[in-house]
Amino acid sequence: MENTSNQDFLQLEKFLCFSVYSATHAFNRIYKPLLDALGLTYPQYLVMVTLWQEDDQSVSSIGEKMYLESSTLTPLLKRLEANGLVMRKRDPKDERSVRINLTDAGKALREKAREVPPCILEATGLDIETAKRLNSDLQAMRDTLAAAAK
Amino acid sequence: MENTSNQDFLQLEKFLCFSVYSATHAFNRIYKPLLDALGLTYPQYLVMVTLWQEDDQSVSSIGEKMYLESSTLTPLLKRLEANGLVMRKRDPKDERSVRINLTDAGKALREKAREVPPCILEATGLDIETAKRLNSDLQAMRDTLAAAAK
DNA sequence: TGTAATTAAATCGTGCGCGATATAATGTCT
DNA sequence: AGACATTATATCGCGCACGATTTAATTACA
Repeated sequence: MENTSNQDFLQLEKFLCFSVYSATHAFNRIYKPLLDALGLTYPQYLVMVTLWQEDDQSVSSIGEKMYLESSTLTPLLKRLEANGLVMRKRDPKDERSVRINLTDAGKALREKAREVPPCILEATGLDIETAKRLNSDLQAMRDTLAAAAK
Repeated sequence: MENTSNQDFLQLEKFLCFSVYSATHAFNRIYKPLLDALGLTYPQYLVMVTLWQEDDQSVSSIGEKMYLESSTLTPLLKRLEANGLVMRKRDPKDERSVRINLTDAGKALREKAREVPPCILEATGLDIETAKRLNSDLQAMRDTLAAAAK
């Protein structure tokens, strides 16, 4: 019982941040084999999802939706371009901005990706209602944290 | 309404995995300034928490608790060693194994770290009950995912 | 006992993810 | 118009995180 003074806070399992952190990795491992078949990494897949939802976005628009910096997105988008899934082109209206557009291959990949979400939901073992509740609780917390970070 | 056929699945905000992914980053950003003061990164902090809870662990023991591979932990632990917080020593009973022990500085850091968890809880905007429920829901999901990944 | 299988870390290459900084284009203000 | 600030990407260095492989020690077992 040398750690009596720790019991109040020093337990990894009691850290909400750790549950989120380890759940992220668990998701990653589940996605890996499914996304390997599509030739995508997990963050690349999320970028593709935002583009399937709305094509022809700027780098910063994608960054806002995904909470990522250009220092993360620029190299990632160049890899997607190298793999023939997107095109990067300076906006003629504002040459500072880069527009990201899906190629035909990028659009086509969407059909293959349709099978992914149901597989994932099944792997979580959650019913749809619980998944929705967990999702909105996490979104609320994330937004509160983001606001606290200013 | 060109995307009618997508509405069923192609919305990033509806992806539970994305909420978890973005919440991880939000936590990271909140922790950053607090951990900078301790000279730790976020994963390093989590490793220190496991060591404060139980000293003298093997690399693989830490790996099991954190769901990390030796390829991640070995360099991380070497950085902690370089910063004078832990010692790495081959186990004389089994020379394959490396035992990780806290230095005096590593033990001392625990007192400074005591202020961190309350700051984080406050930043989440959650009351303790909600935080506990969210925590156990996430743990359950993570464990189900981990089992599905075999 | 000696060979094969297993185990524990370490190493390597790739891809995030970020803060700090750089570069170039646009906007502002006088 | 000219100087200055702002904005959008890009670049760089560092630290994860992982899969695949390697090395060394231990165990199994023929």
